[in-house]
Amino acid sequence: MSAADARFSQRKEPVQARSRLTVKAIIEATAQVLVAIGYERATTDTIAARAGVSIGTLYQYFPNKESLVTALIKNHVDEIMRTVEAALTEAADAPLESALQGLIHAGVEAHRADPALHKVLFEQVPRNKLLGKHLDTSGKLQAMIEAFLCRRAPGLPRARTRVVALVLETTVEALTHRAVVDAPDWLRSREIEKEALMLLRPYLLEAVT
Amino acid sequence: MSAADARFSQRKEPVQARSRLTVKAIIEATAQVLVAIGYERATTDTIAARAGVSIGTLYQYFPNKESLVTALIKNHVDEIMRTVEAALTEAADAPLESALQGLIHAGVEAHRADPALHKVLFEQVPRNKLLGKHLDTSGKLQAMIEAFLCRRAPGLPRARTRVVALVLETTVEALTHRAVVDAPDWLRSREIEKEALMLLRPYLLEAVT
Amino acid sequence: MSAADARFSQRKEPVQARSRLTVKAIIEATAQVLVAIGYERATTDTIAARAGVSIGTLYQYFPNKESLVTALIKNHVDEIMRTVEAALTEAADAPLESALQGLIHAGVEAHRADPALHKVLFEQVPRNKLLGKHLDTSGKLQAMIEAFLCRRAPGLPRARTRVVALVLETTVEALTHRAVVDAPDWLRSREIEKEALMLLRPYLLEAVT
Amino acid sequence: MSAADARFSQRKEPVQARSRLTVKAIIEATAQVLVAIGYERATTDTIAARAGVSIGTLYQYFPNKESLVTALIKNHVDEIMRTVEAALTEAADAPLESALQGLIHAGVEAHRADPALHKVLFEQVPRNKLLGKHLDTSGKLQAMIEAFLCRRAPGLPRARTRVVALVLETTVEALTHRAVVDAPDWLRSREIEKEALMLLRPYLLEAVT
DNA sequence: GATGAATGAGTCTTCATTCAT
DNA sequence: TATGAATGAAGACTCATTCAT
Repeated sequence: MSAADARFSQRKEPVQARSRLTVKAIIEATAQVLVAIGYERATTDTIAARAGVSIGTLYQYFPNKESLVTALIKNHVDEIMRTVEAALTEAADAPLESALQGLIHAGVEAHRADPALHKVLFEQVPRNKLLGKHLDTSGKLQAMIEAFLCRRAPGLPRARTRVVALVLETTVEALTHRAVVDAPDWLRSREIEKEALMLLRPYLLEAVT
Repeated sequence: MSAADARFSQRKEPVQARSRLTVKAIIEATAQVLVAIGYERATTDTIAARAGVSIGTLYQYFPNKESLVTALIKNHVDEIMRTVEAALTEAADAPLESALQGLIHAGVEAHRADPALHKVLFEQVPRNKLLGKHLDTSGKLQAMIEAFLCRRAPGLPRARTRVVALVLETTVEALTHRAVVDAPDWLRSREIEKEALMLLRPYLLEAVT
Repeated sequence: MSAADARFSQRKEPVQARSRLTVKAIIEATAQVLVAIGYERATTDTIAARAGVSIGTLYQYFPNKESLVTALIKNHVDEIMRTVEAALTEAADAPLESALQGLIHAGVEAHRADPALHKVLFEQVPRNKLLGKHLDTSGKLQAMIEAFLCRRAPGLPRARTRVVALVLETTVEALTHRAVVDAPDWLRSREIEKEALMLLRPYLLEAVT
Repeated sequence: MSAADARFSQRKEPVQARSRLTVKAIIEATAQVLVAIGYERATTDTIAARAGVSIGTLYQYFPNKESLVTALIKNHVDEIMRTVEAALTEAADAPLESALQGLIHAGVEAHRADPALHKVLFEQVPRNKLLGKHLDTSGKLQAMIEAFLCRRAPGLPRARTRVVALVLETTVEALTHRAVVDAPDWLRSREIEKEALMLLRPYLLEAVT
């Protein structure tokens, strides 16, 4: 871990069980406070209080406010990644169409976990500095999809593959995000998956031809 | 304008030519400062200094920091609206396919105006309170597209029309936005328009059948 | 007029009729604004607006905010003085008891003119600096009463005279002021005058014996 | 304590001994600064500096400037109340005349404690909003005297009792206050008590008959 | 390790006053 | 003279962070 990164990661690795619980409580409290009152109004004091620890204890494990959010984002993003990765792995040898279906399903699932947190994280956390970097699911997801396509459509020029991956990732993410924010019912009912498939299947099939 | 709204609009209508210039300079400075150092680090002092006026002058026309950003957003959003609206009007009687082409083109054009500002506005301005409302281009654009589809595909059930409009709006916006942020060249070259058409044409044609 | 005093008096004597009207309007507006929103929240802008003149014009006649209040106080205090003085003059040769009655009546009358203004002037205007001096009705009234007593009870030692004058002035002022603030009905009905007479007559008669 | 009142009371109960000292120091500093430079010119920065703490510490215990003065006033008013209450309790069964003497003495004593603070508190603190309410000794004292009279002169109609109590309270308060401001020697020598008795004894005796 | 008291740089905002037109 | 745009010193208050106990 580089010195620069140290500013945004945890201050010390908690080795004892109690410490690990404390850290977990603080991250959980961060999530709750963010969801409850938004990023701007969230203060380290509020978070410490919510976690049931003193402000001093909070700073024993996290060097600054940003690191709290970073940790939260990491958890959230990692989970999304795992979900999508699992879907792509499973679809490794399936027909392209059902692979797409799996990808869409994974995207939707990823958002159904904690929509409120997702919303606040992606809408209110400022994308400057490192926070933005950590939030960049898109880039990583795109890369995963690109790799998948490389294997499944080896004939496609690399530049095309990249564009198709970008389109897939962007579209799935946008539709699910929009559903989270503006049409939660649509998300819950999974109608959204049908619609996304209707949109992306023809595109994908034509693209890989 | 209601009393509540007064908190977010201008404080005093500039009547003399001099003051109208001042207001313009302040809004312009707000844009520059936001782009240069981001929403969070932008202070009213910085903005005033950048505009070449005293802090007192700034507050003579804008009741608080938020109102500055609101004014900026209004300008930006209005321009996007005008662009899209013009495209839809022009395509009123054109074949559906070229209407779609027009819509995509308008969406791309809207983002080409001031990509840096667009980025900071949509990524860093917190979506809580009124600021979010003003930023809500999506809702308005979706409504415009929905109205257009109603006329062009009267047979479609209303619920379907709404969904299709949502998908069109979300997709065009997402692709362009993504291009602004991650692939400016793609945006400049207009390759993006071809790709979007490739994605949306089959979907739209099937949907309206 | 000394240089120091110049800071708190009017900037220039208005010689033309129009100017005199303007000055009057400004003082009147000061009174209205003070009564309406209190001393602390009253701003020179508000006062100018209320007077229907620009802030620049206001400063053409009054060098600063304090001078506005000073002028207002002067008017108010002068009127009180005139009222009391008239009462004492009229009672110059009357029996002591009816002189007291006249004094009390004058005191009450003085407060009945504009109770709201009186209240705000005496409760909210800070008594530091010169403003306090101008508000000092007590001292002047006490002196007037003392002079009156000197003539009517020449045998009384001067020190006693002074104390009696102080008690008279203080008591009448306090009762009327209290009535203005806490018991306006009592003031309007003039019951207060009877009560004050009941309190002060025995005292005065015994004192001058 | 209601949420609304929270704005004017302390923010956080000091639990450690250290912080209790801090709070005391801040209140004491408030008194000193008010006496030294007056209410209007007193700033929270000045007060914090005077107390030897940082501005942040001040705001940890007091939510705003007003609450500082409120705390001060509460202390001061409570002490006055206690003094007068003790006097009335002690005089519960004494002859009316010595009860009056006790009341006057208590009134004078109450002002001898910290005349300078009393002066600034009652002359410079604006009587609007809650500050006024807290300053309202008169109402409470009047009620105490009224209750006392009810017991000692049960035959008196209630309306008369109220008026007599008002007159007693107003007069004692006015004379002592006047002494504090304009004639400190008179206050110190206690001559004032004799004079007040001379004024109020005949009135009280006649009133309760 | 935990606590919470203390810190103070940094922001927003007001308003009396000046000055160009 | 009148106007109102412009000024900027000053003040209230916040909150991330440190440190003594």
